[in-house]
Amino acid sequence: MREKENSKTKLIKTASLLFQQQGYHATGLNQITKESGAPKGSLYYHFPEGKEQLAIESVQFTAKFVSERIEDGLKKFSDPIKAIQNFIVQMAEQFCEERCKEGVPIASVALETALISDSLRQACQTAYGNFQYLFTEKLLDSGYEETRAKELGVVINSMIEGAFLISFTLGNNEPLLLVAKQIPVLLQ
Amino acid sequence: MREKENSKTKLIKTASLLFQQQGYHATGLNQITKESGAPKGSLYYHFPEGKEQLAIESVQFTAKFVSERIEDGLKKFSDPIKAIQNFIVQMAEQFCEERCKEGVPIASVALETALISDSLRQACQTAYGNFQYLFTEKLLDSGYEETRAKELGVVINSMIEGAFLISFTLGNNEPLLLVAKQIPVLLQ
DNA sequence: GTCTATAGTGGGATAGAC
DNA sequence: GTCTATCCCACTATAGAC
Repeated sequence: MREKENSKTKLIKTASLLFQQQGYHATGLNQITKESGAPKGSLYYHFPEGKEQLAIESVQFTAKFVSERIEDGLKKFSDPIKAIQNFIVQMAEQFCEERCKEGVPIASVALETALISDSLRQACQTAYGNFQYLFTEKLLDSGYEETRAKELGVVINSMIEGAFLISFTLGNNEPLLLVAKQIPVLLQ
Repeated sequence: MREKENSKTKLIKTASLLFQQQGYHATGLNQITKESGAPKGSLYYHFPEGKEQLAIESVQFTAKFVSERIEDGLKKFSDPIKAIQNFIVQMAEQFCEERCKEGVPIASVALETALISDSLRQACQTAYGNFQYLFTEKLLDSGYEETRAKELGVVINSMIEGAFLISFTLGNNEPLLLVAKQIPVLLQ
């Protein structure tokens, strides 16, 4: 049943990648329809509100994809320190292979649109909220006190996002690896 | 002598703010000349290579401004934990007043242009390098071992950038404050 | 559901007068 | 150093046929 991938899905997948690589304003609807292989005429049928709506659904798609990666990564070790550390190292390794040409999930869209589209800003806010919630849950399950688990969820998410931004700018995964290295200090 | 602010300086200052608020691609040269008050005809005289050159010099201007803030902030306490913590809290407080409408320094330009302009990417790389160098220097002066000081400089810079990004998206300085709160744990 | 054509706007950049 | 006019291009969005 995965065989039949409809135009809407193709548009969202392609847009997600292009928004990540190039940002929101640099990515045109022409490029999205062309690279997706979806029929040119179908965009405004599936997304009657145009580019903004497509971007919102793309952010949600990316957020779901990233959330699943976080969830799977954190399952690999019961110890939260090992689990989170391993997850970040895994991200860093993928970064060298693919991600350094794929940009940073959501970040560019968030920065470009936070002041001009509140609905798009909220989509990004929800995405970040989900990410930190997953880290917080892992810490709660491991017996961390609730307030501390919530605070650390925010901080871990911030560290990873920042390290992604710097790594992408440098074209080099060192910041991600160094953040991973400090996780035991932070979580002790 | 500060009285006579020439057109070039006005263009760079205005461009720096607009690139921060709106990003690189959303900011037009018309808007920059108009809001700067500089003569419309002067842009390509001062920046013969066009928008890219203006952006590079704007990134350098912003980087210098931010570096001075970091330097001044870190001087206020000899204890590096107090100094860095106080600096981040100060950033967080300014964020509520002004910065939440000013965007995140450099970040949007870095994300939007890293893959399409290597010279602009390098300007952002240099800026981030300067920031982390200032944190590393503070730690070295306080007796931290060299390797650890360098690693922590990268990590502190990443944390702050990430917290800025999330704070900006949320319209709320909580992530910055929580990062500040964890500094003693990280630096102990 | 899809397609084509096009309206309408704004972008970056250049030429040449002053 | 500055100004104006202009070129060409890309964009978003809409209308209307199929």
